[in-house]
Amino acid sequence: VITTVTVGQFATMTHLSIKTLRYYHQVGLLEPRRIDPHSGYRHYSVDQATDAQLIRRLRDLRMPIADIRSVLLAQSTEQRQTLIRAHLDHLEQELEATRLAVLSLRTLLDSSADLPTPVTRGTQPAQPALAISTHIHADDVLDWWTDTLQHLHALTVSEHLTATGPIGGIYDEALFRHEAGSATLFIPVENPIGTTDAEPIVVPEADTAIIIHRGSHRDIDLAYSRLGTYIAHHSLTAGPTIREQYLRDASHTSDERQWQTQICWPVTAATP
Amino acid sequence: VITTVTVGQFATMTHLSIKTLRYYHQVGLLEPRRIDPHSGYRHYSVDQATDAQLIRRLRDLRMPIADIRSVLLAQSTEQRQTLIRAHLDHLEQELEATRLAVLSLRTLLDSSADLPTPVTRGTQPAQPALAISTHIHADDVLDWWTDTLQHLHALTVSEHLTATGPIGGIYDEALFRHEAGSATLFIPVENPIGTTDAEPIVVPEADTAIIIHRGSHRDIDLAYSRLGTYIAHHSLTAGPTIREQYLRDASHTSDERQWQTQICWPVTAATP
DNA sequence: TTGCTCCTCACGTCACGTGAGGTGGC
DNA sequence: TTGCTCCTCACGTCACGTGAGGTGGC
Repeated sequence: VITTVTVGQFATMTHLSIKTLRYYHQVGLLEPRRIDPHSGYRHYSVDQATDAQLIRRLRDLRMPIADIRSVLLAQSTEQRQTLIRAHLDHLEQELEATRLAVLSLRTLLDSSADLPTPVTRGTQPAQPALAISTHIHADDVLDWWTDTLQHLHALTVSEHLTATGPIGGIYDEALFRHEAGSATLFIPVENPIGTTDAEPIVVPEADTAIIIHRGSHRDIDLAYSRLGTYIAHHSLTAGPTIREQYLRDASHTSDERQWQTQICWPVTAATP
Repeated sequence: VITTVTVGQFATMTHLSIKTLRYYHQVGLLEPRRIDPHSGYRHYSVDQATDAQLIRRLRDLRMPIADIRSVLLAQSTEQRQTLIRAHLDHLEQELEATRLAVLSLRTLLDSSADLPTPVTRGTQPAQPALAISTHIHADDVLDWWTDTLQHLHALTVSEHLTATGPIGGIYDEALFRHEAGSATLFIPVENPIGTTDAEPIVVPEADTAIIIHRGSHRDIDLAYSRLGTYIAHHSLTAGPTIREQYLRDASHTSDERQWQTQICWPVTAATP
């Protein structure tokens, strides 16, 4: 015979509320051992307390229900450990993101004293280049950018490329407006030859408004705002893709504050 | 004349999506400077980019919309700084809670090798005591407990009380079942005299099942589970309030692993 | 028998994202 | 005129909490 207890008793034992236990039953995370077919009463086996204890701790660590389900269903201790470790790594990344967000807030609050960066105008000539493109969600763009930039720098060395300028990027406005869109990173070269992951393109000529952003890419909205303000003040019409050029990046220095990014927003004079 | 831009342009400038901007308008966090009465089109002043920048950074730090509204409406820089600092403190506390949750998970995963703590039976005699009571939410109980326990220890000294036993607690089962209920902490003394915040009570006699929990209060569900299991195995009926006695607590050692808490769950033999 | 426990809906929360279906502006 | 931008609903998400209204069990 299995020893079972009522929801109330099980709630007191596990410090999970009755409402929470009902929810875990509903989503199939922790199902009572037996349900009285007449009254609908839930009966939990006392052995289920160990599952409840693990669930409570993983929820305290904000692990999603679906992931906890995987942990409970894990076949081996190693598999279980792997899933848990993956979540702990995820927490570390969250923590690092928070640390950087605090820095970004500080930067903003301190920047009021800074001289505003000037905006200029210029025509970017057409450029042949070797490019890596993707359709991506805005949340993932920073990670993709970091990885791909490094990859392109490595490619320059391994393929003996002679770059005719700094590595650049092309971003669809939809990326900012709708949180998803296409992104491209490219090395300008004389005669691009496609590789497994990079393809030859020609970056078209464009008349642009230009600004240089100094610092982390997390703060790049500051420069975008200034550029947009310039464009609005001069009654220009902004184009649907934006270019960036990485004048100083991770390949030059690990101190993000010294990074320099040139942002070029294509514009056309508005019809009067 | 104010220079305004469309939502799309403003989204690209601030890196906030159009959907997000519409939501911020709806909840009154960031209202467009002008709305075309005919088309309903939103027009943002370029100056509003600074508010958008602050909002984006505070949201990255998970500050609730309502709190961000307060920051934006702050009258002075000092007031604004105070609100922001309060949130950063809150983040620190969250971080500490996460750190402790990781420890608690480790404790659980390592505890499988431990000898299970034995459960005993005993009658607790009636005790006069000086008590502090409150109706509280389960989420706040750990903080309240820490503060009040310290307060009672201080009271013992300042009022020259001769305690007839360790400080104890009485908890309504509703606290665990429904996430809210009454909690009491008490010092057993011969002739309790009420103070501003403490009142005399008599802890009633009770027949109880008893376990000693060693370690942090975060892990006390482990002991509760064992007690509940014992009660179920012996077909006992559990009472609606649970007592705890703090045999070793923060006043003895700051190393939580050395804390000892005796948990007494009132029981009556079930009618056959 | 009383009152306590337990049950099932339905709805609310928070900060948006996802369509559907339709209109304005160049 | 076309197609692109913008609009407003209505609904979904996630992990529960909050009642309302009703029944089972000792």
